[in-house]
Amino acid sequence: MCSHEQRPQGADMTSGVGQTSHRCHAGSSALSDVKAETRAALAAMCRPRRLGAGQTAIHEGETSDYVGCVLSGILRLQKTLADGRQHIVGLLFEGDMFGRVFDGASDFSVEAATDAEVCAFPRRRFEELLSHAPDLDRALLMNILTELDRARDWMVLLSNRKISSRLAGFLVLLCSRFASVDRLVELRPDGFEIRVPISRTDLAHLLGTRTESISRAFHWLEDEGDIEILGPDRVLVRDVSALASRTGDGETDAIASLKAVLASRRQASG
Amino acid sequence: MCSHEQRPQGADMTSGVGQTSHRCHAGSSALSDVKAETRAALAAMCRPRRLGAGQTAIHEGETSDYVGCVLSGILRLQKTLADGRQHIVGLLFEGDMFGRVFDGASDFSVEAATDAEVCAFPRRRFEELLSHAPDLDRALLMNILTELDRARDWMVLLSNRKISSRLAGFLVLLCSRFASVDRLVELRPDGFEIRVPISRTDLAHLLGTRTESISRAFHWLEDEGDIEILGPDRVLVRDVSALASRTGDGETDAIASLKAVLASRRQASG
DNA sequence: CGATTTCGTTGACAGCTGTCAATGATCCCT
DNA sequence: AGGGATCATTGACAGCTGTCAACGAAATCG
Repeated sequence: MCSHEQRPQGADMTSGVGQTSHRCHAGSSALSDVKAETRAALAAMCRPRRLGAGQTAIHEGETSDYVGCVLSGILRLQKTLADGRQHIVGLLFEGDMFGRVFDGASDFSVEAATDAEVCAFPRRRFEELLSHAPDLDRALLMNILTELDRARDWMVLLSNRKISSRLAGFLVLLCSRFASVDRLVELRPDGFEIRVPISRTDLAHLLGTRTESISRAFHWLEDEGDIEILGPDRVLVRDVSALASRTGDGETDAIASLKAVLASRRQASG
Repeated sequence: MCSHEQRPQGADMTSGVGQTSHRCHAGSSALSDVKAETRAALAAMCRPRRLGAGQTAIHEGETSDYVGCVLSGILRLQKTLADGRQHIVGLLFEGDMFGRVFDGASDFSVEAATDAEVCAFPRRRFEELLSHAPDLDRALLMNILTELDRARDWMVLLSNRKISSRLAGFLVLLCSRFASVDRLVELRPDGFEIRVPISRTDLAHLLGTRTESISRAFHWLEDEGDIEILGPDRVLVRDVSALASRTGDGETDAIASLKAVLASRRQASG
């Protein structure tokens, strides 16, 4: 029920709900820690929705009637300034939640950066469930704390003046998020290949610059030997450590664990 | 108990706790909505602490043993990069909370930007109380949501390339936070005076630049007629709207309500 | 009161980015 | 396959900031 995708004919509601529950909490979802009972309640109130690239899920300044969870694709959290400039303050990947509970309108709009599927929970019913399910309440709190940390890490990244440093940081972040999912990172003898899932324009709005500078930063990193540009959305990462060092934050624990994950995957695949 | 300040002789524990409770929730505190009963429990576990300017409350990467609430002064939330650069991701004012509940270490350190007093709640006992006091849990959730919004608004502010635009945004933000507190904003015939509560160095780290650029930005805004520099930490704001328009976000609701507050205060004082 | 240190300010110059303009590449639709 | 639209890239130039250096002001300490 949580997805508009075709299901085998004859699937009854129960199996439908089970599938929803599974999909809503796949991977590193914010809701993966809640009890089965709570998950069932969530699945029951879940309204599936498919968004085309560019479509708006929540309008800026509007009080949304639902809370959402990303099933597939990428959403962007953004603000349009009075002078027409746009700025993206965050990306939402599979398993991320969005929308606000209890209080009013969000100052940011949520739009699909790619074709996407989301799971929509009616806000009132979600809040009702929150009051009776401490595990969900706890999970939501942890989720928001994580978001807050990510936002602050992102600020530090944006404090880099050179655009190539910001781009390097973004690529490292992409690697960290994608490393554990097979289909998103392809190992190669001379590094590993990732997909840059958003357009140059979105990348520019995300990194606080323009597409021209994004282009220059990509090719500068290629000249330095850190990456190789395989296509507009395909990048071969040759040296993660080098990329990380360009952000000024050097070899962190996150980088170390990323390299460990990739090494173990490389070993597993021969 | 929550403050080291002198109390009238003979005050017993009860009045002490009452005072603590009062001080911890003064102004627009994050905890102002919790029940009296919960407030009493908080007051009972409160450990007062006084911090000198520059002193560290929570070290980067360290799991803190307590959750804190600012009583007076200003704390900065910051990160030191491997290359030595420092970046401030947020300021904590009176009534703001800091420290993490439930999960591990914070990647940011919390330091006193000015002399400050904080209220420290032992983390375990605070978490225990959270589980039994839904009102506190709710208040904390709302508080963190507010912090998340502030962080994202701050990101938008930092997307301004001109330092003078960022500084203008910061001054407007200061006005918004201080407007309702008499001692922090002094009305004058040609505008209103505010105190810039942190040094040029901190301002530079906060706005992602250097002290020289901060200085230039201040004097540029003065040349434009938006402000007048009365002293290193005293600024006369002549035209809030002009300042706001320089951030690219124009005349928002926040600006309108700020002007309304100042107008009513001006009327009240004659 | 004077010396020292810290802080804020100002100037000169190099480096990077924003802007404008033009070109090349790719995708989509017919 | 052709044509149009969108996207990515590259070049030239101006503007702003970072850096280095020097100066002035204010606070601190003896």
